[in-house]
Amino acid sequence: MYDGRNIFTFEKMIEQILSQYIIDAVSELYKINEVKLQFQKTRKDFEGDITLVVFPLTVYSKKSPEVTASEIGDYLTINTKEINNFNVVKGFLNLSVNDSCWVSLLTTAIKNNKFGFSDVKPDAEKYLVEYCSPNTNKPLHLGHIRNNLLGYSVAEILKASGKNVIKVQIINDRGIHICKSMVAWLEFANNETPESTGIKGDHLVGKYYVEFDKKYKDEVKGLISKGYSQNQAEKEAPIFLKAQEMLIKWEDKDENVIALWQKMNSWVYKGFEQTHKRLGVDFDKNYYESDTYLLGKDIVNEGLLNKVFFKKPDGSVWIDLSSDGLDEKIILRSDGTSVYMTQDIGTAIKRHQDFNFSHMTYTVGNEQDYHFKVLFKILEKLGYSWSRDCYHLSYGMVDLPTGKMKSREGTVVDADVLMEEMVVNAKNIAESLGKNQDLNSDEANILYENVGIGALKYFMLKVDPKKRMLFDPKESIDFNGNTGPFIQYTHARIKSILRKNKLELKIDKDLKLSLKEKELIKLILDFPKLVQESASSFSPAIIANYVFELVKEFNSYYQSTTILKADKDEVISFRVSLAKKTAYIIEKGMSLLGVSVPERM
RNA sequence: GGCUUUGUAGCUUAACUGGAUAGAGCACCUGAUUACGAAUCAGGAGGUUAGGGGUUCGAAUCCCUUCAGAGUCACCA
Repeated sequence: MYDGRNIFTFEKMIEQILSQYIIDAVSELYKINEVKLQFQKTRKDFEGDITLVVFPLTVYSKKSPEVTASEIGDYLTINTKEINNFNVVKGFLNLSVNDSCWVSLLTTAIKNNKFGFSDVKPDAEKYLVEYCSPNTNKPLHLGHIRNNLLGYSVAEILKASGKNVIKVQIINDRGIHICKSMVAWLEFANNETPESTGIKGDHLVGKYYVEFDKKYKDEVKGLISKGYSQNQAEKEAPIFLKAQEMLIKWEDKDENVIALWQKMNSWVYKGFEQTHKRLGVDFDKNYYESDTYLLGKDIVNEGLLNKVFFKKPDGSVWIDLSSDGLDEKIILRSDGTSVYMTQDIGTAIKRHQDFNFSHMTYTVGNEQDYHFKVLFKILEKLGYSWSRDCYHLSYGMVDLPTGKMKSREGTVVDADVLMEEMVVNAKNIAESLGKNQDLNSDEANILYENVGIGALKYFMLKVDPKKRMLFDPKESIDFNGNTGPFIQYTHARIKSILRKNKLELKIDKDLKLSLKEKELIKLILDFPKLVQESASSFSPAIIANYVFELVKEFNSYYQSTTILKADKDEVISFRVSLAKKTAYIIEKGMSLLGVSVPERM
């Protein structure tokens, strides 16, 4: 019946058993055969475990909700062994499931060392998850952190739900942005390298992107004072023209340009690699825009012949989507160089050729909602029916207390700097609490890394991805309450108990449960359902909030109940088992968020 | 301005997709450590779910409308 490997959840299983009984009851009482039953968890302030909403049944019973509920409740307590009690509040029938039923469910969960996780079968659906996808002209910032953490976590959750997952990113390694850094580096850098300066490669390249912008603004200002219009000045500033020329040379494969491009990109990749490593994210395959944009161009030419696209007199290529409620969108510039959309078309097609995926997720900020609507529509018009399997995981921007991050105002929060601050903070807090005296310095450093980065990850993932979020540095360094370290701490405490336990663990079937024990068991049994739920809604926040709730419940239990010093061995053994499974869920749940939980802290 | 999207306690947020008295954390106030780790726990105060209207047994959730914020409408990415 109940099999923990299965995604069968406790609720479903109780519901299934009950459904049958209730259908019997209803057909006997009210002479109906087909009913849709609506269950929900009983709210904490009422007695009971599972609740049947009876309002919809009153249509058949032709009696008040209260009477209908009581009649069904009576029937169930008499005819089932699982239900031993019930109460009725308005139209809600609250049913109590007996202790031995809970104990046996917990036992099957404990026996299953992959509880909550579905096996990935060889023929499982193939899910591509794209995330990160940086430009190579500057280092990663706070926005990328949200992106990376989300993408990684969603990928892990999908795996746990039984999908075959492939993590990919598209590296935007070509285009006008990188040309800007290159031009500025040639003009101002005096051959600076990461080695000669000791600056991390991505930061060095970013520095020249900023230099470009400075110079550009100066030039624009100068031209305007000479009588140019704003628009004219922006288009004719000498350094801007140089960047444009360089892009054309790049597309013409000019040797010097390509060599410089490769050199600077290689600095950036080294830098990214470090950042990714510290953030704990990885990829199964990288795509490079420089490889896919040509395919995009080919497809565009093909689409021109098939009249999906059209050419304007100046040579630029467009698609008219006004009949689909969208606008005209440019696909190729008049000078023939490609835009973002061009390569996105190419990349999507390449990926489908490579993997023949059944689903592809793009983890990209909601500022690009329109872009993806257009992209999917274009793919559809080009005849790729798998366009409907593409999904834009659109997440909200990260704001600072001061408002939006703006590079112009220097309010961009750098990823490397932020991670370092979090780790230092973890260290300071631990030291001021006088913790970890017995760890050597290597162990301590690993711990601070886990706590600091874990705090950051949890902070960003506990919010619904769709929502815009506020990153308050002050609040992020708070390690109490709904935070990563709070959860890690609970895990460490349980581990401490497990180290001290001497008994062999086994569970007595006839134990009497306390209210808190029953609550804990119920939460534990929820885990598989929540993994599925967060997978189907692409939301790590569901897991994060669930683990927090579990941890709160455990802490409350821990405070009120002696575990190792209970008077009977079988009680100790049960309580330790319960704590152990709680630790398991904490560890697995947090691993889905990319957060590791320490043995001690 | 058109389209998209968001609005829940002072702040950060949850609500099983239409269900019960809207649930937490932070901050604030009061208590708990000779028990397995106090980075903890127990309790208090804090809400017209932006405003108004509608749909129905029942609305934070669905529809209409007003207000406020954000995004987007580029030969940018």
